[in-house]
Amino acid sequence: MRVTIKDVAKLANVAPSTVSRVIADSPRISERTKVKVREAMEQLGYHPNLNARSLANKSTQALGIVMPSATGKVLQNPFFPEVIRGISAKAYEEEYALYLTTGQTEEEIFEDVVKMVQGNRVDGIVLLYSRVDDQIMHYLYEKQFPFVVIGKPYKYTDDIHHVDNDNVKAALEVTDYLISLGHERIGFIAGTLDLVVTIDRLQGYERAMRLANLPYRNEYTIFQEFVQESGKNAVKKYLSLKEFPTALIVTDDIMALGVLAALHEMGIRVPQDVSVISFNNLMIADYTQPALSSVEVNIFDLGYEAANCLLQAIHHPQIAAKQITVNHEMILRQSCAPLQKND
Amino acid sequence: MRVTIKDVAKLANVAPSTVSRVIADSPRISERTKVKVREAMEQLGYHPNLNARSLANKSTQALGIVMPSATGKVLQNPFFPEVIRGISAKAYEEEYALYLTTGQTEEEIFEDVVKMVQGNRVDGIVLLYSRVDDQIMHYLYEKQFPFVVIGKPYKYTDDIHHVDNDNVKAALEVTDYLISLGHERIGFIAGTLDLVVTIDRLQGYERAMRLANLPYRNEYTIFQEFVQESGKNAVKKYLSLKEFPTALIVTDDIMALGVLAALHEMGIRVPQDVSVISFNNLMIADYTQPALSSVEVNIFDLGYEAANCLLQAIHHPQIAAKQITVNHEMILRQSCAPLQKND
DNA sequence: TTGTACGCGTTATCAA
DNA sequence: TTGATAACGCGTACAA
Repeated sequence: MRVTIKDVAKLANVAPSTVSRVIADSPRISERTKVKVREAMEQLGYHPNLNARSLANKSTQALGIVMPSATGKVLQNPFFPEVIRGISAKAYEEEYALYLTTGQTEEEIFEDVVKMVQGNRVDGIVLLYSRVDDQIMHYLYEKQFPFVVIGKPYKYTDDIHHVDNDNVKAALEVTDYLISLGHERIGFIAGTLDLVVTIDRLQGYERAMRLANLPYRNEYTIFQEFVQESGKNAVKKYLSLKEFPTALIVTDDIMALGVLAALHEMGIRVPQDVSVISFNNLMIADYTQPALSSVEVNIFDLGYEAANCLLQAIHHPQIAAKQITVNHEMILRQSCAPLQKND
Repeated sequence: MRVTIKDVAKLANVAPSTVSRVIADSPRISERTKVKVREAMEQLGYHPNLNARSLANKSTQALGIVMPSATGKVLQNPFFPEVIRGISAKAYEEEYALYLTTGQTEEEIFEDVVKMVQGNRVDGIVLLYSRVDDQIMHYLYEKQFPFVVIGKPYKYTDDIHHVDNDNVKAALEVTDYLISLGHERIGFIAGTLDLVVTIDRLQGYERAMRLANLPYRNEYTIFQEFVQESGKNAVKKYLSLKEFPTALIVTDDIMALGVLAALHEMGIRVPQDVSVISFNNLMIADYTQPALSSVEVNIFDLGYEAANCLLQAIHHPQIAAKQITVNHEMILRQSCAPLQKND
């Protein structure tokens, strides 16, 4: 049988409630009994039953993590382990555990979340993505359950805790940078349009083009999933156009990897023939050939800040929704070059 | 206030215990009351409190996942999300949730595990690595707590559930393959020596060399962490030798990425000057230049089988320790070539 | 400063 | 087939 608070109480010659107070380090217990009780705990190898505690407490000391529904290999993107590492770091500081959903489809994940929430498994939830009209976000919002979004909520933006980069600005800067190198035919390879991050970055790109009085061409914007194949596909589409872009903005390093591979295959040189710049600055960016210029978005910090924000929301339920912006920074490597005028 | 089993009972005009039986779909409850109770549950939006259930049940319907202590960027290796996806898939089938440790150092993680176990948070644990003399494994073993190791336990191998590839054989095959291409100076870039997987693969390599009557050179084996920098370092070390190897076996794709980058930088061509083959067949293997030959180890299956094994161990505590071997397969791409005799 | 008694929301045992 | 009632292990008023 497992050792309970009662066993400790018996051994220490005190009441169970006293033991409970010692665990909570209540100030109204004498040092002497504290020592006595702690010795008994030590001796018996006592550990509190967290379920019993949760039940009495109505608090679980656990956070739920919701990943996007994983169609295919999206989750192999190192983005996710890295955010989770950030969340983990903060959670550890405050002695919170982490809970993962196991569903694959959107519907399954939704059920997982409901179970987590209504089943009292977690005190709060981190959403690792922000999609347009997301059922799960909507549910949490309606339920007024503590949660934080990594990314920017599409609706009720000001009423929902969220942590994000300034993606509009980041995309604008990236585009400006390419323009400053002399590029005018700039392609934009984005994620799927249901993700808010896609919408934001696209907006930054468009704005920069407009400000520079460059034409916005519909056929230069391509929406794809965050996997390598997407990069390949995008390159193929560009090849079918009359004019291939001279520079490409890719919204994820993993996709960019596919782009580089496809270009290499076609004998299109980077950066001589086409410049490429992407987002996230994953570790691989340093190891592609040529090394990939990429926007550092501080993934770890996104996770850390999200957890931080969520914990505050849990401790102070009435707090106003926070919007935290994590810094970004262009990391320039070898994949971009001034436009070569060779006509 | 949350809606409990009592509220449902009241609305349905039955006793709480009856509601409980309906939830468990007990066969000794009339269809009529079942329907009645279910309607009440529906109407009130009832969801069971999982903590209360766990308390009464002594079962949590949750599995714990223990990752290796993350010094630096090791966890950015897509290996981890992929195993977890496998575990997730099986866990979902049996309606188990997943718990993550949040500690960073080995000591912290150990505490996490103790808390998980003694705190009754999980019914079993998956260890995502196998290290020599691992404190956590030792603890679980002593405690007789249900757990499964992904990898091969160093001690008590036959007494511990584990899921692994046949790494000795895999490394032997890889080495044989290179030998068959005419290579004799074959370098081996391994993980750290405290990991059992390193020991096994090294053994396969050595055996193949011996069987082929090729000399085993100490300076050709390099131990490193599973990150890209390691690949770079390894190449540097080889360069300091009198004879650079003509082929390299790398025990992880991420390290191989670093190797390829370093070789490229040095102007050493792959596969003309040196052949490279590695392990894990991550998605990136397809997108390096040249595309990387790699051993598919079926990471997803490792996770899936581990969860499967663990769940059986949980349901049948007295079952004998299982050892499951997951298939591997060499995937040949462009990074290996016959030895060029150019002297 | 400490002990008593009850509640947290379930499941399980024993009657009916 | 169903209903009381007692656990499960802990926290916390309230009392002492």
